[in-house]
Amino acid sequence: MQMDDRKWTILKAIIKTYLETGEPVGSRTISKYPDLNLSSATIRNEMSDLEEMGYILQPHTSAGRIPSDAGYRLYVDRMMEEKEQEVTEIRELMVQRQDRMELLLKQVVKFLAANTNYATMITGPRLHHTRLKFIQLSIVDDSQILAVIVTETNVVKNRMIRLEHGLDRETVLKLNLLLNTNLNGLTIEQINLSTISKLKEEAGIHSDIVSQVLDAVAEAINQEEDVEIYTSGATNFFKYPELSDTAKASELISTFEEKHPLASLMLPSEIGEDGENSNIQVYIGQETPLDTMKDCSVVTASYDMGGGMYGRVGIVGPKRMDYDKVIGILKNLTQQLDELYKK
Amino acid sequence: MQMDDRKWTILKAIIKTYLETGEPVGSRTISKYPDLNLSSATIRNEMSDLEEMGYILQPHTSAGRIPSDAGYRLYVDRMMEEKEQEVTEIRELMVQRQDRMELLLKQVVKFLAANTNYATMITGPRLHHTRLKFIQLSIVDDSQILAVIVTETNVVKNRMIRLEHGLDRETVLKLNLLLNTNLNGLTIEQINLSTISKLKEEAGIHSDIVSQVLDAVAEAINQEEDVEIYTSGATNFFKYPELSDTAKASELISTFEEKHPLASLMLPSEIGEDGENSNIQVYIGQETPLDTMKDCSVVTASYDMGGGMYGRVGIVGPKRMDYDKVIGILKNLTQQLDELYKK
DNA sequence: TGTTAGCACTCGTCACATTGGAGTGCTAAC
DNA sequence: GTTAGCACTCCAATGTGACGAGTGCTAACA
Repeated sequence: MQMDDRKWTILKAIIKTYLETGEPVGSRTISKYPDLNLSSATIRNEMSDLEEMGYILQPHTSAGRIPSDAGYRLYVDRMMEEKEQEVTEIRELMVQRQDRMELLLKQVVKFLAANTNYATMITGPRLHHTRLKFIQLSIVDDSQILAVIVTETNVVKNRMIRLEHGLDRETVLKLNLLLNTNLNGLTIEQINLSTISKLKEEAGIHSDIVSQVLDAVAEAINQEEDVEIYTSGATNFFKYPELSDTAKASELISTFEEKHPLASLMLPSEIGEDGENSNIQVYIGQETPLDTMKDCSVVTASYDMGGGMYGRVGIVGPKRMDYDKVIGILKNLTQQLDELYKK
Repeated sequence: MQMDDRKWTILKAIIKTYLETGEPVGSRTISKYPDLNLSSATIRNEMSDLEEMGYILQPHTSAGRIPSDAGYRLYVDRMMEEKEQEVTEIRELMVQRQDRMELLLKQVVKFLAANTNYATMITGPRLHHTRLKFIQLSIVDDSQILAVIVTETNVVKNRMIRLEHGLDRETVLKLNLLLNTNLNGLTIEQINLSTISKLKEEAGIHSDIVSQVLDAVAEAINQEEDVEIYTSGATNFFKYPELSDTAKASELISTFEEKHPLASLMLPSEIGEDGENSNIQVYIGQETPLDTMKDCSVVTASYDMGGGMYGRVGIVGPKRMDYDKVIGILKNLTQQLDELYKK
């Protein structure tokens, strides 16, 4: 069977009306569609074909049709080819308080959730390939030293280091100098065991305590592996009857509360084959890696703020999601994020 | 009408069975209760009295009785008098990673949620009355200075300060000395406008830039007003049919997602009149300050880790909550928290 | 050959009546 | 004061039938 132009128009019409209403759509409804000028009977024949081809299906014998996963997939794929998204302005949002990454990300997901009526999520930026700007050790008290680490992108991390014996001011000063002359400008990955052991040699004196401190610093630098995930709008699931029965809603919202499982939806994007659009990833129904979301669709996009700070942002909603709008918004948002730190 | 001993036993029996089943309880059920040896007819008479007194009510004419808010209230009040809670061990939980407050709190709410099957929340400790341990300014680049502030309780805060003109090393060193000699040992409240303006005078030179820096530091110190709230187990609401219809569940879970509204449930405890127990606060049904929770009960308890770090932890569940157990666990938990930092 | 009108058929939904049982209140007897 | 018995109430579960939306098929039409 061939997918001709008329079938495609009908399929689009079915999907669009289903997106709006959430209810199976019948042949008569489609026959009223302006672009088409066919009787319901003809539509029925075409629908029958489309069903055979696997793009739509019937919940029960005498109901209308709803799109299948394959139908959505076709729709989304053609959509992304056709569309080159116009850029609307979301920037005002960004301007407030750039200084604290966490707040920014929370604002972003909240904004997204409010504007799409779906559940949203974002991963904090990974710090790979980020260079160190400086490190500062300070004496807190007899048994504790505070390490403050600042990256090129102004992300600040603290680490309290407990020691059995205190260190005197001089040693700390020396260590600061040592750390800064040797590590500044290096990326996180470049600071590994061998770098550290070289430092240890160079330090020489007090080698036991010093190496304790250095180990702690190295650990703090590399610790960033557990990426934070921020979410918002989990209760939006209730807006879609097909997801809001107790069992499903409970599972979905739990997943959003736990946050960790979401990581599997937000893996670093696959290698972009065709440049531009490849950073948008769409999972439809069964395609999603999370079992809880087999009745949902997931759209994610990656952002890259430069300086090695990159992450993913995404939304989760019913399969009858307004893909068009969602993809548009995500593209736009990531573009804004990309430019944010380049200024 | 007098509340005699038999009425009290019957009321307790009604509440307990209702807590378990969630369904109106009839006279026959109660008549089987081991402590009582009465026929269902007698129970009915007593129930009729209890209803007149306002402690129980009938959802409809031919249904069993359920406890009213007043009934729960009486139950809880007597409960808290009677009970002196035995201390079970939750401590292992605490031992892992004390160093990061945030992780600890997240663990605590998760633990609570898992053990009670209710939704749980905790406020991060306020920093009032906490003394400063030290402040460290560092030059990040031409236009930025990083302020690191450490409190007596080892809570660390960073603040990036942007300036139009850079500062030279010497000035920063002087400022560090100035800040540390004047502010160390003071509590957060003691550092107010007048303290700062005194500092500004003392600094003298460069007064415009210096005052910018000082203002930023003061702001960072006092900024702690927006207390973080951590939550867990919001989806536990689904476990109770009376809360899991779409509208109610959606509202409740939204409230838990937003977090801010919960603050009104976690206000600093009222002045303890009778010492020991007064830190437990129970809201039943309409009593709670949040409208969304008028079908719930809320139990909160305060913890005080010493050094001015205190906060509240609480749980939210259906009115038929296992008050006995919950109060026990909360008492125990807060006791553990109280002792945690005293070691 | 493609399109359309018509018709019988399917099946879920809604309104309504029916029934069973749990629970009550009241009364009379112990 | 306690209890057994009985009539009564009302919810919840179940069944029934009408309705309507939607289909597939067939036959007629352009």
